[in-house]
Amino acid sequence: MTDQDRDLRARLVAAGVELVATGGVHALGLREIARHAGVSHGAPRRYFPTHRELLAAIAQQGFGRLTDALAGADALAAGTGADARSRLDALARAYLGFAAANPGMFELMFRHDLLEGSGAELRRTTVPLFLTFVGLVAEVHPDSEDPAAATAALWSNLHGLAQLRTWGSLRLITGGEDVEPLLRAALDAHLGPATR
Amino acid sequence: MTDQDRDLRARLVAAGVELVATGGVHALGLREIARHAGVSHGAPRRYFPTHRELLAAIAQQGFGRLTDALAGADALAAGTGADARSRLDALARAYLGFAAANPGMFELMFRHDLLEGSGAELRRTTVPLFLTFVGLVAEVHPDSEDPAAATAALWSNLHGLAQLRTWGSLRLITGGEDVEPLLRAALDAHLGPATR
DNA sequence: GAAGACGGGTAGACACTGTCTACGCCGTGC
DNA sequence: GCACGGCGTAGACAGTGTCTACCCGTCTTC
Repeated sequence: MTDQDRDLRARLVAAGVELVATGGVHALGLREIARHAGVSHGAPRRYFPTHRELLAAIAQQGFGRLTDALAGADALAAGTGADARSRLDALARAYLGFAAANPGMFELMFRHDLLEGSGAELRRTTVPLFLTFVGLVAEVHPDSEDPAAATAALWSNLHGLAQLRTWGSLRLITGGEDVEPLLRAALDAHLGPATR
Repeated sequence: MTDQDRDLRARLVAAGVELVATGGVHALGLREIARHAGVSHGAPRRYFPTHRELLAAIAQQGFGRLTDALAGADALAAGTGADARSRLDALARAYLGFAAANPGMFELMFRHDLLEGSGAELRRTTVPLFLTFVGLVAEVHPDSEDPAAATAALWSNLHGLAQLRTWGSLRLITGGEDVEPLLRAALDAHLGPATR
């Protein structure tokens, strides 16, 4: 099935995914997406009444891929009989890996000013994954009185690290390019030193 | 000295600061800033060759205010004889407080796509403050082998919390609006439980 | 089988943006 | 007294997102 066969809605989203991967958020103009999909600038309006709704559909694709990547990484770790701490390790690395591999898409996913409804609907799809996160954290901290808060704190740390790297603030502060030491520090802080 | 007296450069920056406070980043169009400063749309070009440079000057104001707020909070805490842990507590709260009180400015400051030179020059001004951060963290963790990494990890956590709140993801995940439990969790994780 | 309705894409207009360029004005220095 | 230079104005230009009129192929219905 070629691009020409699929309905325009899917083609537009696919064009957006491709454009954001190569040119970043800046390349996601409505007319540019339409051009890349081979239609006139008015065509998208049939499927996406506004530019923001088209961008939200593109970001939705990103959220899907992110949850897939995380679920895959966790399944892999769980398959080898890893404990909760190690599975969280794998999840964290998968999260940062996704952000590093798809910087444009990652930015779009969290640019609430570009997404219809601030993207709240989209982020809702990640809730189930977050809950498995909470379960793992509760396993690491059996006596925690609020594992959800602890998990949210850890997640926000991962997110901050992802941003820190994309800004190139790492070189500024630590002198190096690598997030690895920061990631280890964050995981150790939130989950205790790795068992090894 | 009224707005009319000051030179246009300062007036434009002041107009931008005001606009971003009331209307967010979206209100920072070049022509809108010029209108707000009472000049034609071509006037800013004399002082800022490009829109991004004007935005960078506005963001610079924001970085100045942030460092002032942080330095003030730290001086206050240090003045009462607080220990390093408590001073970091105050700094963290001041950071989140600034982000909450100036959401538009905070967003602008870290929107590298809007700032000339990605804003690297601007963030460089926060380095001294970061170093005092490092000193305090080293005081809390005397046996840490890389206090800079630990500090960067903590800072990225604070930044992630600030974003988490502005997106309204808190309600989605923890059910509440308050960052306080997440902040406590983050500080406890990175610095150990509060001494009290 | 002919005709009407309609979904879906085209194309132009509109107001707006940031940038570029030509022009005019006003104060200063020779 | 006058040329000059800094500074702001105003219009043009290409580009944007949105809106609207149109058009054309397909499908339904008599």
